[in-house]
Amino acid sequence: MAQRKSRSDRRLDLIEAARRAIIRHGIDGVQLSHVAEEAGLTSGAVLYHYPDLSELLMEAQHAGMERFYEQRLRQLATLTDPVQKLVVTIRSGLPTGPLDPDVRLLNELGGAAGRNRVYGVLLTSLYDRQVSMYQAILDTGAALGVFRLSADSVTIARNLVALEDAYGYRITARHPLIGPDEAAELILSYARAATGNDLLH
Amino acid sequence: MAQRKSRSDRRLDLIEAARRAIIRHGIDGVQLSHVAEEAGLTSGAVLYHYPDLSELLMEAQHAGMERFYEQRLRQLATLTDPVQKLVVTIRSGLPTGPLDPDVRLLNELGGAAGRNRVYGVLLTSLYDRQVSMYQAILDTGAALGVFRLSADSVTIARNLVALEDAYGYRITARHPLIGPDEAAELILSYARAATGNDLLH
DNA sequence: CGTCAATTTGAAGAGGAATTCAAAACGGGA
DNA sequence: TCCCGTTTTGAATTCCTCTTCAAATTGACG
Repeated sequence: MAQRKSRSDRRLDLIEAARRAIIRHGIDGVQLSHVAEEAGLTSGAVLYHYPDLSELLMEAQHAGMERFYEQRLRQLATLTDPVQKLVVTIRSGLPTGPLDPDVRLLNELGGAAGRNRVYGVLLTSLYDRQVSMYQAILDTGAALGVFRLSADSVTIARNLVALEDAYGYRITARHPLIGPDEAAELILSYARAATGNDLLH
Repeated sequence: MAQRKSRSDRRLDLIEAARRAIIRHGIDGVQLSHVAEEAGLTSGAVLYHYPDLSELLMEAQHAGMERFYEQRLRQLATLTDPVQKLVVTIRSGLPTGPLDPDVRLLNELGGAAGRNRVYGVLLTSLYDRQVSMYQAILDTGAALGVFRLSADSVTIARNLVALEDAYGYRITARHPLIGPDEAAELILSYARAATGNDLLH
């Protein structure tokens, strides 16, 4: 029998297992047995903790999003120079490669968000928070005279997040010419034009 | 009994039915009965024409992509002024609203492209063709002296398509502040900076 | 060490979806 | 009009997943 665990520990395990299962089978393709297998349990045990699979999937998506966002914030917190902040943040929004689990998970939401209101709200809130994050960087950079913004900071921030999102999709789809480095360079090209800063790093 | 049709007619019907079913249930959630219902047939009839559902789904995705792309090219062909071309093309890459079926269908591929090589290739090829389309507009505009490009035309073109893609997701996810008009304006903001042209329309 | 509640298993059964196929329905062409 | 090959149906079967639940296992705690 699988190792026995406390309620809360097991729930965390299951959320992780669900994340992996979603990545493997798609948000609409996951089934109970997939999650159970990833967790090393039987379907019955999964059901014991989450009588409703869709609820577990939501929690998994939610947890994945939060983790992704908080990781970005954490990296940001280590820096003070707006130029460095901008460059590092652009990087941290891109997958490390086609298999990057965090981005793969988020990408699963794209289609579902059009069908499922809850997923739509989740994804929208992540987008908005990322926009705010960039906006803060841009505004402080402008205040310090390092950036000379070519438009509203909201506009630029929205576009930066949009570019990250889109290149995340391209990279996970294995575009033969666009990997993490190339995507970063493409986004930086925009960031340079938008901030009037060379963004040397 | 449902109206009898020739092999090729029925196959076209089924491709349309599959498109609708995918939009409704997700690429990993569609089942035979959904397609049959959309087509007004029984599951057996669907199976008679497509013994393998996944093949039908592929054809449906492929057809949807081609239709989307050709529609854009057709709109482009009616224009000569690079400025107009650019503005109209940006518009034609965005959904008309959260329910736009063409974009909804494409969005379904985002997640699946990470798991399924065929879908990855399909999506990548669409992206590349759209990039070429923009590149042609940018290059002719530059040759005519209308545009003063701030970077490689490839770079700008890639970013423009990326922005379209991303805002397509935002709109279908029902972002409360970003609809077709706002998205167009955001992309235009970049396009203006990248072309040095006001792009008045 | 023994008890007890919580956790996990595994088997049984209920529900659905895919698949198969014989029979029916249809329409184009003779 | 009738025939014949094609298309469609619908029922039977198989396969698979979810759900339920009694029994087994476990670890915490006295």
